[in-house]
Amino acid sequence: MFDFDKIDKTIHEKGRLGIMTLLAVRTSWTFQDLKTELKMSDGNLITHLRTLHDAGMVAVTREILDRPQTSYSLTAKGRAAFQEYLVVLEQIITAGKPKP
Amino acid sequence: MFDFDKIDKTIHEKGRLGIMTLLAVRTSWTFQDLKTELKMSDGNLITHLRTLHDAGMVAVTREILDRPQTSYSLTAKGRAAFQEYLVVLEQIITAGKPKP
DNA sequence: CGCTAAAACTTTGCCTTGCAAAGTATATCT
DNA sequence: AGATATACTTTGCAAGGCAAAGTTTTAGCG
Repeated sequence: MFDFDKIDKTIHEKGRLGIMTLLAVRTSWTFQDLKTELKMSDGNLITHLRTLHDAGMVAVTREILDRPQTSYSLTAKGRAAFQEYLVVLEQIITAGKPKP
Repeated sequence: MFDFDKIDKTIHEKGRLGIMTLLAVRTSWTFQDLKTELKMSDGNLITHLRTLHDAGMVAVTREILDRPQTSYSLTAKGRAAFQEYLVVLEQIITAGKPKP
């Protein structure tokens, strides 16, 4: 009936879901902006980012401007995986909404 | 920008999300049906059900028919919590969908 | 050059959680 | 009584999240 198996655990975890959603909205985010938006500790955020990076979903861009500054964005794979994930969410919403 | 804090951890976990979704679709499910549908082990399923029950989201009905048979359904609180959860999912979908 | 400060990590350690496998209890049918 | 199915409980392990503190890298300033 539902493809719960399709739910990617890498994406589904609360913290990383936040990251993925933000990266889907805006193509590039700095570490600082993500941190502010998601209210995560440095260690927590970087760990999630690395998990996503290791999974091939997030690209890292190291730049040195005013200050050292690292940016993060979705890879093609990451974007595709997220879209897949959204499909399941849509199934859930369709199922969960009260019917008339 | 997003209410990620609103994501109820009790519901968000993969296994329990499955249970909640099924209970939202059909008002009552037996242990066996849930087990079959979600392909979970007894121990795993019962633990999640108890977690949801302890959180006041799921009601348990013990009946003895042909065989002993326990059924599960959403409480009002559970239904409300699930609807709240769906709100966040909708935000995520709206955000995540590719724009034209 | 040397100090300070900020960014971006890494490391540590704790604690929760999920999960499967095996065992127990209750009830039915023969 | 014995077999079988349901509905649990217990055990034990392994993975993962998280914060706090420490480390490295880079820039700005005197």
